[in-house]
Amino acid sequence: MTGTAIKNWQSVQQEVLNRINSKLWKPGDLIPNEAQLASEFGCARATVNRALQNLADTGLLERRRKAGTRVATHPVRKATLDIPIIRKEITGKGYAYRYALVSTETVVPPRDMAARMRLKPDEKILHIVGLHMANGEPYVFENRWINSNVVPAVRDVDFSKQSPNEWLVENIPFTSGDIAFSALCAGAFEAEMLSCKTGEGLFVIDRSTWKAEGAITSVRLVFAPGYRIHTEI
Amino acid sequence: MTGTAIKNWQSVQQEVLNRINSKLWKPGDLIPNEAQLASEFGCARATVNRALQNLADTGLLERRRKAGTRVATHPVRKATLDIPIIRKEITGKGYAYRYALVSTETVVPPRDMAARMRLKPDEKILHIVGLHMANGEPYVFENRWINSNVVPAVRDVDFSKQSPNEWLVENIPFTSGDIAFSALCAGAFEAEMLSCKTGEGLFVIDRSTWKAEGAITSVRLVFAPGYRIHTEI
DNA sequence: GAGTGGTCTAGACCACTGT
DNA sequence: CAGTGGTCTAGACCACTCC
Repeated sequence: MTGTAIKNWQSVQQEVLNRINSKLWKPGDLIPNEAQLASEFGCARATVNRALQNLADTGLLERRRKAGTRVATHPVRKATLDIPIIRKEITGKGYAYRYALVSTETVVPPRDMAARMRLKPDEKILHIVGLHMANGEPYVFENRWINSNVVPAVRDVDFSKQSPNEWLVENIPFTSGDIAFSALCAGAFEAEMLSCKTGEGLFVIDRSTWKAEGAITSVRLVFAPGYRIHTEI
Repeated sequence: MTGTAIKNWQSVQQEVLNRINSKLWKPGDLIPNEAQLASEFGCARATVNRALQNLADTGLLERRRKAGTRVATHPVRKATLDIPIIRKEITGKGYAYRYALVSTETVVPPRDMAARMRLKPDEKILHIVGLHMANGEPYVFENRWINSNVVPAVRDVDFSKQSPNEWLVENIPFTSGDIAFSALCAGAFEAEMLSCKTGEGLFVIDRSTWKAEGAITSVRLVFAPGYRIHTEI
């Protein structure tokens, strides 16, 4: 009755999904162990492992050694967002990209930012404000702090030619970090920068990235009204 | 000089990361193939494969058969968001959870919603409006449409006792869908529902889920001011 | 202690794709 | 066509954790 043979990890995954959807395996149920499923499906245990691990990654199964594999009772769905560099995002939509540097200075940041980046007292770092534009319209406003003591090379960069977003991505390869998404209501400042009305709802991304030596950069991106970030699950 | 032995896929991944960070392998570079790395590291090719595949999943490497593996020039960073059910999110923060049903009715939805859910003309579906509260304060406002023709069981549920969010998660197990994040400025309606001022920036999640037979549900969640969604990368 | 998932190995074949 | 990643296999050992 199964119709298609079960030979690869994708079909194992599909069969497991079917059993969950048909409520043969209900939320909270313990499912057979890998060895049993492997012999049932006629494949190697590693193949079953690959499939179940993938489902556990998406939050649909919960696995623990010795305890076995259960169907998640309250699935925490995991959505994966793509965060491209801004120029790519804009040109990818078919718009002309332009970056406008608003200001750049080396100063002592506000106390909350200094704390978040764990700076020494009165430590001066680079502050860069700029605007990314799509077809000449403001697209996102970038307010960035870069720890020029951790990344000295940044002092020699001409940010009127290349956005800090892009320079960092290309020159400070891999870093851990965190991202937060939130919303903001346009005040006079945001309205002027983004050429919109005050009182518009604006989408905001705050991001910080880190190296062993300390915080590299912390940035707030404020998007023009109507911006959406979208993904499939 | 490597200090630690390279025996498992995590250490292979770490070594690859080190080589990228130290610019031994620069963005755009072709790196040695799996067989070469395996013999260099003294492990099996499958182990190298696991490590490189993981890095490709996070967007740091680009892999193509025959073409080989390259360090991504413009890494599209992938952030994974956890989307818990709302009750869990609230109780997980240590707040008391309460759900208040505002209204429920079976009606013909507005045209844009009917189109998004691909309904037949004049098809009536279930519309449920409710409010999730944390410690008695409005937390998120839920405006949901459920295709009661695809999910007939929903007609017998008492949504004053259980939120549709939770009922769907537990009873309509796995579905594909899409999710979008955006921002909204509180108007009079949102301000009243969420007990906030008009003109506050509100975080919005729109989600639709699908089954083979058609759209199951489409929901807009409007969060109280100050809501952030956070993840590490 | 024992059962389960997590991982490694060595070898094999397949699928895709650049040349 | 040939080189590369993608995957499967059978077997093995290990790590964790429930009882």
